[in-house]
Amino acid sequence: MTKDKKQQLSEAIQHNVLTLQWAPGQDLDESSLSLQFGLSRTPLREVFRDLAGQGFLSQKQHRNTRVAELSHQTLREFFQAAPMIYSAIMRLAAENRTSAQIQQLEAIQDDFEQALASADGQARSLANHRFHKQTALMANNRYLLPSFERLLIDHTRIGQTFFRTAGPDQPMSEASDHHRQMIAAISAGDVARAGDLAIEHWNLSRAQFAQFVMPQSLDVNLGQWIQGEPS
Amino acid sequence: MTKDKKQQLSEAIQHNVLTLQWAPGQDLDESSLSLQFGLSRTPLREVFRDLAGQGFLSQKQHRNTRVAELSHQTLREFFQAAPMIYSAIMRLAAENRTSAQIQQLEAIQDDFEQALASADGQARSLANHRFHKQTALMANNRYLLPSFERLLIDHTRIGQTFFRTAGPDQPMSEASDHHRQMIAAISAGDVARAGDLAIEHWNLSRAQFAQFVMPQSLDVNLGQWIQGEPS
DNA sequence: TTTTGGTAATTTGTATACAAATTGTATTCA
DNA sequence: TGAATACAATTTGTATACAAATTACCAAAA
Repeated sequence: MTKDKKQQLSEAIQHNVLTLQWAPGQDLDESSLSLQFGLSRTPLREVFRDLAGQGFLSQKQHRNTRVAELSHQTLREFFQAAPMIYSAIMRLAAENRTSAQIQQLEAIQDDFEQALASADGQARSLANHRFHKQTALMANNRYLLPSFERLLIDHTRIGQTFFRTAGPDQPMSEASDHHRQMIAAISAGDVARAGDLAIEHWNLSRAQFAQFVMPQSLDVNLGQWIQGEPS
Repeated sequence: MTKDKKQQLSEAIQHNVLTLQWAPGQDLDESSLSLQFGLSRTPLREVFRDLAGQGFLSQKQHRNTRVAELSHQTLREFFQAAPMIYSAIMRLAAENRTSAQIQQLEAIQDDFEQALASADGQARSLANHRFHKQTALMANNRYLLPSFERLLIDHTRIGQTFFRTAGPDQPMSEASDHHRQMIAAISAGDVARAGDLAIEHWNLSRAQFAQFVMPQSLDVNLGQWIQGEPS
């Protein structure tokens, strides 16, 4: 069970970042984590570097590793890139999907709907994360993947707030509808439709996301606001 | 001068990868490189990890680090992604550019034209690399950057062959014209024009690139072919 | 009270020794 | 001769000790 400690550590960090249990900008402590996971600092630092490269963490010379920041500026950049990249991923997914992958996606969607029924904001958000990650797998393009994954990290982190507060009614079923339509388009190999759905999704989401984000003034870390402890 | 050894090592590796002095798929030896650069294996492995994350190298568990592969399949994925990403970068560059950045870009373009005049294929290709890297800097979008950088690595590696063999006439001046037009569009803040130029560029380049790549059968490493030593 | 400077404590970065895994080689048996 | 296996050599991965840098703390002076 405790097979690969590095893998475990990496997944634990990813989980904590995505669920905002670790706030954006929060400092990480090498020695305490290495103790906690029964790893020496060397492999731990390798995991840090990997995750920094993927956009979960951020590092500077001679400074401690932190959870990647979320600022007003990053949100601006997010909406410049997200519709295009998500749309491209969906189009390629519709083009390259295999039947096994479609089955996987449907299973993930079942989980997502089950999570929506529950009141657990984290479970909802992570299920949504897995759904989109599966579409990226299906798109099967190594050049698009790194940008998509970075977007998805912040998509999930911002979405946390949304999935936590929203009730099981209006916007929830809307998200589920979108997913179902995406599956249909991908299954049918309808490339154009799949791409349009992603654009449509972000046009609808933009307002909701902005609602949670825009109140903040320029370039203040969102993390501090979300967890309510400014430095 | 010998300030940061890690930085030096990283740049040397990047240079060797981009210029094909290290062939795609080639094995790297930790101990010999650590000796060569006067670094112990620990920081050297950190550099490896960073560069693997950026797409220069590739790593697998318990196997030696290699130069990132270039296969027929990757080329397919390349052309699925490149026009869109380059176009987006150009549009954003036209939107966000500062006058200091434009001056920088013009200086880089001067270097590029000087390199074209010489017969040095590596210099030509690296100057071209720097030009596009500067446009990405001007675009100023952290989500798009990782995909763009991966594309640019392989763009430069494939382009090596092209810039090496081509004479100083037809296709060379064409590339230079493109750059000049891009600078003009960016300077003018003409977002649409800047985006179109990128698309246009790839429509023209596709044939040239394919010429150097397509002869190979499916999924054979290009590196071996380029340097003429199959394993 | 505030600021400045110096020293101690903590934290990050590197070197090296050791463990684990993979690869290469030789010997044996069919 | 060829395949299989055991053993040796090499290489990758981890732990730990040490060096370098940053941060925290406290005292002294303005």
